[in-house]
Amino acid sequence: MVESNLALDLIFGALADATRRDILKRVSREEQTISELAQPYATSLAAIAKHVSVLEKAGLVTKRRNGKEKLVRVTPEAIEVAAAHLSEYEKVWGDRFDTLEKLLAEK
Amino acid sequence: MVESNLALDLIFGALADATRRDILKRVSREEQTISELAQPYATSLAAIAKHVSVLEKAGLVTKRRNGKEKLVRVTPEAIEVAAAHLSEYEKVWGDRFDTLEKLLAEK
DNA sequence: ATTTGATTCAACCATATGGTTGAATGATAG
DNA sequence: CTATCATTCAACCATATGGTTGAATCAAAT
Repeated sequence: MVESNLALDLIFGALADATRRDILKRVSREEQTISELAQPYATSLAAIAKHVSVLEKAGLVTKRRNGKEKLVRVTPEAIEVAAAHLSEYEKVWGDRFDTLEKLLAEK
Repeated sequence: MVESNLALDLIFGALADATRRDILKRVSREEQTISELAQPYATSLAAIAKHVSVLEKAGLVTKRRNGKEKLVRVTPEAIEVAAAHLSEYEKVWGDRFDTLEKLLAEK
């Protein structure tokens, strides 16, 4: 019996798309409107709004109204849930953080 | 311009399914054959073999032949790539590990 | 060499996903 | 109140995904 854990389905599903990861990276730096977010991409505004909606349903971002626009910002908690989950698949705990540090140092 | 990063598409895409996460958890404990992996689920062997194949293409597991069967095992490196990537979305570094520890303690 | 067991492949089906366009809604500015 | 800007909704299309079954492959055992 597999416990579905819809939350993780949605979180990882949302992260499985490059455009959405890009949006997430951008809103993790600062709040952005939907229109601002849509700017750099060669797709319709509606398509980007859908991507934001997917991120929102996964709990990775939240939206708040500001006048006629809506500001999108990251929700670090949801990302931490995903990060914590990944640790379940790793046998050696010490190694994990070593490698993580190494990978981050490379950037 | 969004750099596609196929590797992450595949990794997060693979993790977006509860059955695959379950398989990954099981092989992270010890190597398992495809048939062993298929046992607990109410689906066909072929369906599970496909899931394993998705995990394999994402680099999350590897297969090695052992006589007439194939043993599946986890590839911690790929999981670390995903974990490292998640950190990019988090502004507050200190918080991250605090919350991670807290979440793990709860299990 | 044949049979048996384990895995893979191929064809197919239903639903999900990511994209489009055009119309509808919300909120501010004239 | 109406025009305008920002976002959302609805209908639609093409392709991807997860599942099925039956045939094909690969490796051991008889």
